[in-house]
Amino acid sequence: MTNKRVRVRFAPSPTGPLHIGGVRTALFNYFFARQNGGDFILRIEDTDSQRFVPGAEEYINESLRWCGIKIDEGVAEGGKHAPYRQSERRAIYRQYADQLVANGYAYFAFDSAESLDNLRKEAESRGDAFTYNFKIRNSMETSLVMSEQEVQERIANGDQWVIRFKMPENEEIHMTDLIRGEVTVNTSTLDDKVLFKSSDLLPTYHLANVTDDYLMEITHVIRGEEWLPSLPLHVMLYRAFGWTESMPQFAHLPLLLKPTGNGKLSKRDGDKMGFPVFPLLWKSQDGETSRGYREDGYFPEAFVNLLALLGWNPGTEQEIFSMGELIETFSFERVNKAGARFDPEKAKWFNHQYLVQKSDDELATLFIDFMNTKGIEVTPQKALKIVSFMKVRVNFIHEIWEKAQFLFISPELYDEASVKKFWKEESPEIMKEVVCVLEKLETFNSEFVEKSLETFIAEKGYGMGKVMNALRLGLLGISNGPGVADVCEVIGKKETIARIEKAVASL
RNA sequence: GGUCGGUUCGUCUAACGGUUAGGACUCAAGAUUUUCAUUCUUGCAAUAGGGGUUCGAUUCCCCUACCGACUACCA
Repeated sequence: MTNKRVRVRFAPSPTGPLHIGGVRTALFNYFFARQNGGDFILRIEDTDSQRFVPGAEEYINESLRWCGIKIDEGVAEGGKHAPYRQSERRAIYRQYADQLVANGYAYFAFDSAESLDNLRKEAESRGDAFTYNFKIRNSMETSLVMSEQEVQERIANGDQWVIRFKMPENEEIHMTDLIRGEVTVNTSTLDDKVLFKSSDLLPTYHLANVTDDYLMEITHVIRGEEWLPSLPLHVMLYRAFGWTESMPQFAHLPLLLKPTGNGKLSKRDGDKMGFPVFPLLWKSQDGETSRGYREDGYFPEAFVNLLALLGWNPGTEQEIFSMGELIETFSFERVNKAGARFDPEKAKWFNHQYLVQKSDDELATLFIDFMNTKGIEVTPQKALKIVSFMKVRVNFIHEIWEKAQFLFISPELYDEASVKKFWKEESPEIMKEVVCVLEKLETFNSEFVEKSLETFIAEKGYGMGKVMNALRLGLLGISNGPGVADVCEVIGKKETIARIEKAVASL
């Protein structure tokens, strides 16, 4: 191993909202960087001028911030290798592309998009795949078969050109992946990839990626498995540039798969199956919105935790990890090779774990904030009481409201099945007695209410269920929910009695 | 089609030649409980198939099947 300072980069393209697979890649990069006291760099790969989406870069930044990822170098943070946006580095790439041509590792190609398209279709109709490689490159319109003068003339004429990598024939490339081990590919199966295009004077991903990783002194490239097929090209580029000594180590992460069915997790799955695939809410320009984990009520710690355990595990039975613990425990050896199906149910469970762990004070504050967005005022004491008995039965703060609306709204209707089951002939009389008992209480909290009701039931010889179930029905209109005494405390003495009387009158 | 990668309960995964194949999510049952929930207990449920190697394969090798990625002047 080298003793170089560890430097990793997360390099998304701003073509839309970052999806959770991307967030996980960023996370793994971050764990590794922090574990080794290294740097985490955010580089924006916007070399595709066609697919640029306004707002996407801000979205990426905001997402990483929400997750608790601190960027050491990036567009906003700056750094010694600025700029960190590839579109602002175009001057750099051209010289490296030219260097490759000068050294015979690449060449100019003037083929038109149409002619390539035709060749592709032709090959297809024969049942073949069209590969731009050693077999055909000499029959194409390239600098390989033209004089230097002709090449310069065509360029000067404004002919469109690209620079292609001259992939050698029949060479075994041996590569090491931190997760997959040794991978070998024969160069004859590869093609002459475009490295630079005259249309926008920008490099393609491969050239930009390799030169920037080199210039930014990246030591570890941690990215999604979809990049594994282009690893040989990247290795060849490092060789062609003479940078093998400083070539980074590679780790290709397994993909995130759909919860059910085939294929990798995609944008559409979220809406279709009712869970977010993006960290934050996203509004596209045509007005479509995609939900986000943040807006759905996930805690960032829970979100980070659940993503970390997709494709990685500590080898112990621990499942709940703080960011600090993840940084400490993460290792490539324990990253899985196979893709991981995303399970929305388990995601909720993670959030529940964090919710239950939080103090009632913290939850009360969050609940008050949430209720304020609904335009409902809740006192701190009331909020504290509510979260204390509701937290074990919900996964999200907003669920407390959804499941406990009756604490704020007096029931208008009484659930029919419950009435049939619990509201007996003698119930009205018993309820009137309960009102008498409760009216005498000076301190109206759940403890006293419970105690006095128990005493009352014992003295009268009524069954616990008989009284309590009818009482709950009267108070809430339904037969399930939190403890009767808790409900009484939250809605208060006056409201409790009013609700009982209303039930007696209307049932 | 080609290249590369992968394959343990429905899902996330543990077991890096010897275990009754373990845990978690989900689901089901029971106990506790004034309901619901919590909690506790229990249960359901897996090594893709076939060949090797070996005293012994989830684990190593090969083949098949299946899954995935890539196969753009996109990343």
